[in-house]
Amino acid sequence: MKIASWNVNSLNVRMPHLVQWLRDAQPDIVALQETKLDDERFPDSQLAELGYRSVFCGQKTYNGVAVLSRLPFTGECVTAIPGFEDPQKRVLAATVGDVRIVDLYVVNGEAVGSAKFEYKLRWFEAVREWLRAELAAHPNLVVLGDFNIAPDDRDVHDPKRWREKILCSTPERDALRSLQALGLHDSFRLFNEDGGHYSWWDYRLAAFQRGWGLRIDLVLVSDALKARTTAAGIDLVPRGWERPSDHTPVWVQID
DNA sequence: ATGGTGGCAGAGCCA
Repeated sequence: MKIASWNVNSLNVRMPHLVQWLRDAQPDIVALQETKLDDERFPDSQLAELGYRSVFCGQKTYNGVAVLSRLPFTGECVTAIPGFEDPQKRVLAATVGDVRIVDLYVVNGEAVGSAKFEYKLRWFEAVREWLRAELAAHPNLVVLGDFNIAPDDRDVHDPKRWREKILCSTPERDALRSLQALGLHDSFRLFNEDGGHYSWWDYRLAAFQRGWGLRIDLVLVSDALKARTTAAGIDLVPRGWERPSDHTPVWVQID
């Protein structure tokens, strides 16, 4: 089973890219972030024609998440962090077969020390406590999405320039480590220990062409799924297409 | 030190 994550930065704009990529990459499950669409406008019938069922939790202009699957969804769908008041649509949990999928669009945080940064850390802590319960109920857990955190300096094109900046700061990395301590493994690092592999490049300054990226899109797998994970990677091709998202898809193969 | 690009919406916010 191939499971992928992609921040599309507006599904309205990126629907042709998504359709092309579904054909090319043949994922079984895809988690999307930044759909920026009200639920009434989600293109579920068009995706159904391509063989994908969808669940979604959106809002216009900002945020919005969705999960697409070739196999039927089963069990409960969750569209908010339990007990955490938040008007922003950033989380979606769904079950496919024996695998629980949690799609996250983590708060960006703007700048270290800002009000949005504090919100990011509070939000992330609430997610961790939610996932503690999800993991207890669903040992086969995949937590994937736009984490807006580069796990360590190997995931940053220029660590000096990004030192203690947003997406790379110690409090953010500590929060991610605390989440992973529940028993969630960065699937990419099961197969590749090198630096220089990125999933996001700023639109400004031709960052993609210059290789100025960060690896902030992650697929975390639980202990039980780690044993079944056979490959993981980053698909750079869609980032090179005309009018791309600033993120490119990341994926994992689970047997 | 700042700005640069893109999406949404129709000016500024968010990333």
